[in-house]
Amino acid sequence: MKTKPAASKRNPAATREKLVMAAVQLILRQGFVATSVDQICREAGVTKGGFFHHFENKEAIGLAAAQGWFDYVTSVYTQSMEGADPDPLEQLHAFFDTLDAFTRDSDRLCACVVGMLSQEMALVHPGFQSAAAAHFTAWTEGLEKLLVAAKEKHPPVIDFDPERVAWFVNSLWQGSIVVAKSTQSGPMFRANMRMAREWIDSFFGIPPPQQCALTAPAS
Amino acid sequence: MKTKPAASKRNPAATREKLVMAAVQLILRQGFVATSVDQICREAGVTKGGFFHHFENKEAIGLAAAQGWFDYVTSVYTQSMEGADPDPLEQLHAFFDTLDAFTRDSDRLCACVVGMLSQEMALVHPGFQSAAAAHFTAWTEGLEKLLVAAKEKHPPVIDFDPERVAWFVNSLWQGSIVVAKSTQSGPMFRANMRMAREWIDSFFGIPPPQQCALTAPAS
DNA sequence: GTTTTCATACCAACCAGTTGGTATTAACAT
DNA sequence: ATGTTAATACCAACTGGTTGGTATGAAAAC
Repeated sequence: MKTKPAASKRNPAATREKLVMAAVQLILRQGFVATSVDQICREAGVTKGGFFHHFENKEAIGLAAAQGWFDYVTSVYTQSMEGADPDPLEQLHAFFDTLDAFTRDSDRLCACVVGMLSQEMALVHPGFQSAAAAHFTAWTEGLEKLLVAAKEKHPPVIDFDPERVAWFVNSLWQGSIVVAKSTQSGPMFRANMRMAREWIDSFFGIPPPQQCALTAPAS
Repeated sequence: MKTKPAASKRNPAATREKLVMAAVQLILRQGFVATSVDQICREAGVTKGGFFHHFENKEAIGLAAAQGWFDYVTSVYTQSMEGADPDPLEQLHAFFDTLDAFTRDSDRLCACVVGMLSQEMALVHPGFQSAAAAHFTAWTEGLEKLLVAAKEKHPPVIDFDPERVAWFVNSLWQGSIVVAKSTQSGPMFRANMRMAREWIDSFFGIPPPQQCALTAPAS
């Protein structure tokens, strides 16, 4: 029991997290550049002095928001997979199912903090560029490991490079976000993911279901 | 000879275009929100008064930049295809080849004005949302027509919905931009496009080349 | 009593947009 | 050709408000 002063007047860790969570929400909605420090403070119920006590500058909370979002998304995926079948191919399917469910939840925006920061900042600011690259790489490595394990357990009928396919899937994911944002088409997002899933299945000789994503009506 | 005062002191059409081109370049590099009107004016060699004579507000030049970029990209693709083989499947290949060549040209950034505006503005500003959606839709319809024509000429061995595949390809394109921006990986971008190309080829029973994108070393 | 955590008040730089004006041009009359 | 007029194209200077960031101080925690 070393933690929790709980209901004390000050709680620096909680204040910091409130700021990060506010930043994440604002960045998801309107992007990083359009989000002002004042706005983050207002949303979090913290004054500017408090903000700059916890974060050296605006860049710092941007990076913290990216990290927070990465941790959140990663935990959602790992949770959805660790409960499921130990078969790596089934875990891969669980991953796609989670992505699918994500877009059906209207509370959660079809957006990604890491993608946003990559798009807005990568070409202008090396710190954001390498941070976004690191997050993308970590996500890709997670997918890659699943694909490697799936290859070991299920001999593929078509050979493929797991790393390359993992980058493909993550690129498709990010791009579907970008396109769905303006077309406001959740069904298109989900169809994209289902096509990718059935594409990967085909490597293992798994035939598409009768309701194939390539031809079936939208859902 | 109705046109061209040429070297006169005033040239409203040229001034407007200078502003749009400056906006496009700045948006590609640093995004729309981070680009100030002053910056656009400086880059174009036009004063603020001149700017607001041609554009009602900042939104107006954002939309004009999106339109200008759309026209530019579309013309690059149509040019690359109208010179090529009339076979729609070959034209589709020419499309992928153009995309590939695009990323090898270091002068041209790996970025898209429409994707940028969709990412930054779609959730906050209806005008940008519908403009980006219109451009994405137009690009997708172009691809869809090629796929429909290819299906008519070459009976596919796997049936597919051309519209859905077109959205898939364009989403992958946008996402590859987002990811490549931070990972700075042109080869990954090109591998993604080659995998999509061979995926589509497989619908028509065309086997992957010996240097298959799924396994071959990067280029 | 020192350090941490936060609040208040403030700053220079920059933001989109406006002002009031001038120079250029096209249309037309002479 | 030339003078007149009206509209267009452009400019320098400015406005109110916002930006990221700071200086100072006070209350809480150790």
